[in-house]
Amino acid sequence: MLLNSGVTALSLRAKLFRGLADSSRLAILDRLRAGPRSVSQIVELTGLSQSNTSNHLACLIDCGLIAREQQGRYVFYRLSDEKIKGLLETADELLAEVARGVYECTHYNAESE
Amino acid sequence: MLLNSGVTALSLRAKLFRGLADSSRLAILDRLRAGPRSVSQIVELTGLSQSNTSNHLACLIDCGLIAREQQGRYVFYRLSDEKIKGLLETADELLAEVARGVYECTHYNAESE
DNA sequence: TCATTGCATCAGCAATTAATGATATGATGA
DNA sequence: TCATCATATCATTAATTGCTGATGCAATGA
Repeated sequence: MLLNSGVTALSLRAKLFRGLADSSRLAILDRLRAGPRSVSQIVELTGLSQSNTSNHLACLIDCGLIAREQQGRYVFYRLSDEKIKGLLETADELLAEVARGVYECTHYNAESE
Repeated sequence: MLLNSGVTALSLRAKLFRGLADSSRLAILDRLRAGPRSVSQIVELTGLSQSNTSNHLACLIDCGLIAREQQGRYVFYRLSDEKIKGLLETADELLAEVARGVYECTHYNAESE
């Protein structure tokens, strides 16, 4: 952890990115790009379990990435801000550019080794 | 973890964001925005320990966010792509917009210093 | 009122991660 | 060659995280 100034701003940014640093949550966000979805819809679309989905949704709420709206006994989630799409798009562009380096980098083995 | 298709692309994105999901690494990246820096410079600028800095640099290399270049007995690191600045800027804009909600959300307690 | 549905939360675990101190490697100059 | 400096890596520990199954709770409709 850091001892210098600016810790708070960095923690905020880290918190934001932590919400994006999981493939399950990215899958959820990806579904929400098309519009609000209920929990059960997200469960069906992603294949995640119900409790796992709820946990990830709570995490995304916590990170400020999504918003919650109850309608009857359904709860609909949506992206909290349009800029999130831009963030994901920028990330994809970045990945496209570093892809060559990624393939050549021996350090970069997605999971194993 | 997910069972559906598109897992690989999501994992890549998650890996990228995981590199950004830590305040120490964000501090390092922030310093590198001004240009290449050696490890010892980064150590001094951030206040992180030497071994901790090296570990985070290895992580950032692994995520494809920075590049390495040895000069004599110094090793200089730099942002691997200009788009990383854009990603950080987009994140800050996003944080500025959700800041109000963040302040009001009791779930959102940033980690202590 | 009761059963059901949709969602949230809890406890527990396995796995991952950040940090530290110690040590190793590798380049440089005396 | 030897000593030193810059960086990388190792072993360990503590903390965090993702997942599961079970349970709780609120909204709905019979």
